[in-house]
Amino acid sequence: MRSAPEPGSPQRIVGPGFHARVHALVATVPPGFVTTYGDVAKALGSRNVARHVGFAMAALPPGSDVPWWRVVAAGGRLAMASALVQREQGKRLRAEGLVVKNGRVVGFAAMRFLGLG
DNA sequence: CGTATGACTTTTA
DNA sequence: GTAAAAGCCATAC
Repeated sequence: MRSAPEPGSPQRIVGPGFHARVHALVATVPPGFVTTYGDVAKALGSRNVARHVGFAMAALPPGSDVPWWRVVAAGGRLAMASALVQREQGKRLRAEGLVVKNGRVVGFAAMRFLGLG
């Protein structure tokens, strides 16, 4: 549990940084579900910050509690990360019961996590 | 404080 | 179906 934010805060900001909010939102994605950078960015206020969502993911340390693999690009496609990361992500997604084919999540729309906004 | 960068999205051709 | 360009904004140096 995070400390209760002040009622005057516009949103539940867990940290002073932008990354903290991204990590918090990604951490709210339940297993078996995925979300997109744009959705997270939109939930943060603007869709244009989608790049920063990925930036925040890249800044995630190994062993982080943030399920970065549940975050995919628009259309359920894997992000432009290193091919190694893409493969790792697809592997992890499959472990969650999802189906990744040709760098895309099959039935992505049906398992896309709604609740960020 | 200014410059450079980047795991994106969307539109247009 | 693919290709290219513009938009946008936080973090790092």
